[in-house]
Amino acid sequence: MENKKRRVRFAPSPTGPLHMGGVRTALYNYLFAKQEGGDFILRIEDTDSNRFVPGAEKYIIDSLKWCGIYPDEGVDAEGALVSVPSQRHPHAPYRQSERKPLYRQYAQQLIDAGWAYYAFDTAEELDAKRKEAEEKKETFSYNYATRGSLRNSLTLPADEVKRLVDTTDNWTVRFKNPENEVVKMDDMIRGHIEMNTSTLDDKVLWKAADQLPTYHLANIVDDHLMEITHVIRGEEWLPSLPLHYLLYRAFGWQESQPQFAHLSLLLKPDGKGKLSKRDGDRLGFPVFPLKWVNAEGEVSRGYREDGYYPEAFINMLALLGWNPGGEQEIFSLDELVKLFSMEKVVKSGARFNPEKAKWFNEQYLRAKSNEELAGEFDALLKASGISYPMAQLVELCGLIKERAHFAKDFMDICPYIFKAPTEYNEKDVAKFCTPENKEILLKVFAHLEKLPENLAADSPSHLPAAEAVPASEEYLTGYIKENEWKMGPVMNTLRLFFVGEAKGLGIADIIYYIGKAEALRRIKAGLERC
RNA sequence: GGUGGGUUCGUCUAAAGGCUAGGACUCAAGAUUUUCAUUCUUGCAAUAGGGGUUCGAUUCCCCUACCCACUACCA
Repeated sequence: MENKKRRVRFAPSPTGPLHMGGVRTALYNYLFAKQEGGDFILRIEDTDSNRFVPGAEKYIIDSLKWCGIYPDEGVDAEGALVSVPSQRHPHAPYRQSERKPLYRQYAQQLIDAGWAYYAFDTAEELDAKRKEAEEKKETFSYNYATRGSLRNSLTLPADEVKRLVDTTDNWTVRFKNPENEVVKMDDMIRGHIEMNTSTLDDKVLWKAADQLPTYHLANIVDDHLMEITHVIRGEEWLPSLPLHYLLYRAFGWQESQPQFAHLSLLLKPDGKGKLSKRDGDRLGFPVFPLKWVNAEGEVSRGYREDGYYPEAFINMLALLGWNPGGEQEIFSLDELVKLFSMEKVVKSGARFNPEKAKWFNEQYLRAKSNEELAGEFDALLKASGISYPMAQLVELCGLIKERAHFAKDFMDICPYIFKAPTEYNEKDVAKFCTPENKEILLKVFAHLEKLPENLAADSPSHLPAAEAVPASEEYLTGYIKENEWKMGPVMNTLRLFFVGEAKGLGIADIIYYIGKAEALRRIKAGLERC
C-alpha cells in the first residue's frame, strides 16, 4: 500500500472559473504526487447538468497550464475529448458525464447488498418537510429515524417499488446509513477523527431524472477505478468523509482505499468567512488566476492579466497554509516539489493578504534579467506606439525594476523618458520656480548646450564605476559645484522641468535616456512657463 | 440549532515539553541619496480565557469563548 506509486487527482466541477483556493488544492496535489514521481490526474466532475457553465472546463485547464501544473492523465490540455483509454489516458474518459453509464451498476450493487435503497419522495415533498421542521426549530434529516415513514423501497411493497422504478423517473437511490455506529477515520493533516453515523443523513447517490450519480458515488467509484492513492481536497469535504469511508466498505474496497488529506480554506483578507469573488471586487485584487467573463458579461480580473508572474502566484499560494520550516520564502516549483510535506500543512484557515501577494511578484520581478524585462517593456511601448532603442531600454529596466511591483507598471514609473511633461506639480512649482533658480537654470542651459552629447549626461548610473566619466567642472555636477550652488534646488528644478514634479530618476540618468536635445527643449519650456 | 474542524504579533507563519517566543508582509522612525523610490538600521506588535498534568507548558488533557465548514436529487 505504502509502496504503491502515488496517484492523486484534482477533480473540479466546471461551474465557473477556478478560484485561487482551487488552484492551491491542485498545487498541493501536484507537489505531493511529483515529489515521489507519482501521477497527477485531472478529472472533470460535471455530474450536475444544471450548473454546467460553457467554457469553465477550458478555463480550468488553461489556468493550471499557466501555473505550470500539467496533468499526467486527464482531460487533454486542449480540452479535447478523451473518451477512449490509451497509453496516455489509461483510465479514460476523465469527464464524469462521459462515464455516465458506468455508475448505475455500482448504485445497483449497493442496493443489492442492502447498502442503498430507492427513494420516491419528490424534491417538493422533502422541501416541505424541511420547512415544517424549521418552523418547529428542528432539522429534518432523511435518516434512520425518518426513512421508515417516507416513500421508499424500505416502506413500499416490492411490486409497487418495481412499478415505480420501471415506469417513473423522479426517484433516487439513497445510501442507507448504519444506525449509531462510530466511524473511525484518519486524515493526513488532522489526524484521527471519529463520527457517529446517526448524525449523518442518507445522501442521494444516483438520480433517475438525469441518470447521473451525485458527487459522493461518482467520486468514490472513479477514485477506485482510477486507482487514486491519496485524496487531497478542501475542508468542506470533511463532513462527508464518514460517508466516503462507509462507501468504500459497502463496495468492499477498503484494502485499496486512498488516504485522505483535508486542506483548510482560504479566508477573506478582512472580516469573516472564506475568500469569495466579491472580496476581490470590493478590495481590488484578483481571486481567479485568469480573467473571466461570465454569461452576463461581468468581468472578473485575473492574476495573469493583473501582471503577476505565474511563479510568484504559485509561490505565494504554496506558502498560504504550508511552510517548510526555515526562513526562506522564495521557492521555485521544483524546490516546492522537493520540500513539500503533508505534515507541515497548517490546519487552520489562512487569511489571504493581497499586499504580500504583490511582494512575491516584486521579488520575482527583480530576479528577472534586464533583457527579459526590456522585452516586456518594449511590448508595452509598442502597444502605445512608442519605439525606443533596445540597448538603452535594457539599461533603463535595470533602474526601474526596483521601483515596480509589476512589469506593466514600467510605463507609469517613467513616462517622462518618452514624453515631455505637459503640466507641472503646483507645489513643486511654488518651491522651485524662484527668480534665483531661474537665473541659475539659464546658465545651466547655456553650459549644457556647449557639452558634447556623450558628456551631457554626466555619469548615468547604469555605467560601472570604472567607466564613469571622471568628475570634472566640465560636466553638470562639477559645474554646479564650481559655482557653489546648492545641489538640491538646482537638480530639483531641472527635475521639475524634465518630469513635471520633484520625483523620479537621477538627473544624469534622465538626460542620458532622453538625450541632450530633448533635455535642452524641456529646460527651455520650463523657463518659459515658470 | 445539530455535527465536525480550528485558535501564536493586524496578516502569513517558526518554535514536535526547555535560551529573551524567531522570520516575512504592513506600519513607524532614522541613515544614505540631487528628489522620489530602492537599500540599510532600528522600532511597534502575539501564544483567546480559565482550569489541570509537569521541575517546566505555545506545545499534552478538560471547560468556556470565538471563528470556519457541513447540514441539497450542488460540488
